[in-house]
Amino acid sequence: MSSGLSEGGRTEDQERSNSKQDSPVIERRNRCGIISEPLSKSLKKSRTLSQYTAVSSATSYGHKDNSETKRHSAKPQPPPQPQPTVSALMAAKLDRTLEQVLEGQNGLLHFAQAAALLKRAGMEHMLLPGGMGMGIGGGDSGSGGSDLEGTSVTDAVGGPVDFPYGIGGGFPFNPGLFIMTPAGVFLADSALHMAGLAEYPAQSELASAINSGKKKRKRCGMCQPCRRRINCDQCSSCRNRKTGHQICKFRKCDELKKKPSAALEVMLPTGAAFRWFQ
DNA sequence: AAGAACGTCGAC
DNA sequence: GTCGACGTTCTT
Repeated sequence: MSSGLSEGGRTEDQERSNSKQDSPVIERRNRCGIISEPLSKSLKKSRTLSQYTAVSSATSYGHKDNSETKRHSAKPQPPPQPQPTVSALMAAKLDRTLEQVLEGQNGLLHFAQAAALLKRAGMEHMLLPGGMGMGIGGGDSGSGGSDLEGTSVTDAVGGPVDFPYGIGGGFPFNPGLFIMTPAGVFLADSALHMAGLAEYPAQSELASAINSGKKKRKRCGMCQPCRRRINCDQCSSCRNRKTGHQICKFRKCDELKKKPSAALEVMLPTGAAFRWFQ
């Protein structure tokens, strides 16, 4: 829940302020403003990485993970009856609609259609007010804003440059819900879960298309790890930075942790490559 | 399977 | 050219 997130954020903040008080450790920043600082307490006591991401998805996306339910209940709860919620019903409709779309588009979900479908699924929370605003991060900032480490959403996402959707040319959706690949723009599986499309069969077919692109994927910039701006300096990635060439484990993008197969392609109408980060 | 090391790409 | 970071391969 949000309490978990705020707790994590508060712990970090407290940790930082404590460290400033207790020791004259000069905070090290790289040229991107990433702080390389030990997070001893938060690392020892804080959530595990999986917990971290679970809380992240639950709060940032309004999506409640099953694992969280498990954590909260010592006894095995009765199997989670899938409530026929409005969103579930919408997802069912959406599935049919999407199928029709995909049939006509050779398996590729046109971005504009994906946008329309997501809207129709009642997923306004995926929209960013003003086209490119503080939608997700703003709602989050009250409880988990401290985790932002001073990063604004626009900061993380970049400008609404060459994308034709949204007010003022801004991109109206949370960029973290999409994956950019050389093969096109893909709908991240987090978005698919939200839309009830996670098991959509076209994914497997699209996997090859994604994998055919050898270009590096980029961090989504929206997930909790992406928004973190502090290197823990304690994980193996931090310790072995010189040889490992890996980002801090706590800053590793959730989407990049997943295999690049769980996504549904959304082609831009122009066919041009759209980049979140300019 | 997980972690470490290396090669390489991309931004600056 | 340097540095951060992703992808792949190797090691444990």
